[in-house]
Amino acid sequence: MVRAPCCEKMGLKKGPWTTEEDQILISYIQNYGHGNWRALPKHAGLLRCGKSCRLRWINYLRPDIKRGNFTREEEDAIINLHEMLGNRWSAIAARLPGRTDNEIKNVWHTHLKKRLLKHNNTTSPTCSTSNLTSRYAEPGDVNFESPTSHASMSPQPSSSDDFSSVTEASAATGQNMIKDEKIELDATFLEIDDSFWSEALSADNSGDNQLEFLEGTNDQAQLQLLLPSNIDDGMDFWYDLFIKAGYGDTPELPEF
DNA sequence: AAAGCAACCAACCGCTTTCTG
DNA sequence: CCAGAAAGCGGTTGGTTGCTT
Repeated sequence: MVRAPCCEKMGLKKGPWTTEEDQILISYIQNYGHGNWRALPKHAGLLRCGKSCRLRWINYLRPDIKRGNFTREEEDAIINLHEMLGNRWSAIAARLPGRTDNEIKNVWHTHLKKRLLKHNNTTSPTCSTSNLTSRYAEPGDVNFESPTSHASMSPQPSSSDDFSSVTEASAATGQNMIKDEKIELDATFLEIDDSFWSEALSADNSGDNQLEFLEGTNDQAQLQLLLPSNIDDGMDFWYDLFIKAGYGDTPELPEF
């Protein structure tokens, strides 16, 4: 099958959007929604391809977009989430309300990657990335320490270049790397409410995930996950569950 | 003042995934 | 189940801005 490029049609405009185009797009979507992106520009009277309209809306015009610089907390969350999810920018963005995947990707490439490399240069070669993210995690953060950081499944970098290559490789193969691994979430005791356990039990009954107590009670527990082979959905499930449980609230954090 | 450079970010490209008939 | 269309996604590019020399 040969697919025509989306902007192949002559006469379709490319490049930066004007405020007039923005207004047309905003008012059209406010009135009619965006059920069909490809048809939208034609109906709205825009000389753009649907793809361009969609991108403009998602990355810039949506009313729930949070403009302005990223806070330290948001940057920390990105670092932690990237360690866990790799370059899955949309998955990271889904956990940072008001931020887009494009924005997060840009921040990562322009700021955070350098910050990590710089950090790595100033610490010992055996310093793990989990230690690094622990430093950034603070009470109240939306982030939490990645399960993968406890699993000792990736080689530790010995230089900044090595670190870069390791993180890139982890991003590419991250899901495979943690399949069928037993992971201890041992950073802290979780404070857990009833809804957590009902959802966890529900997942367990389905046979997709397994959760074991290591220590603790029903409302404060140290947990161990036995991750399934088909981990893609499972990780998101557990991730959301742990966020709800406030797993990021680590009262005592290492300093360096 | 101007040239060079780096940083930033909006937008594009092309591949993959999902949806639909 | 299959093919084509549409949407989603991540990588990359190129224009703009601001800083340095």
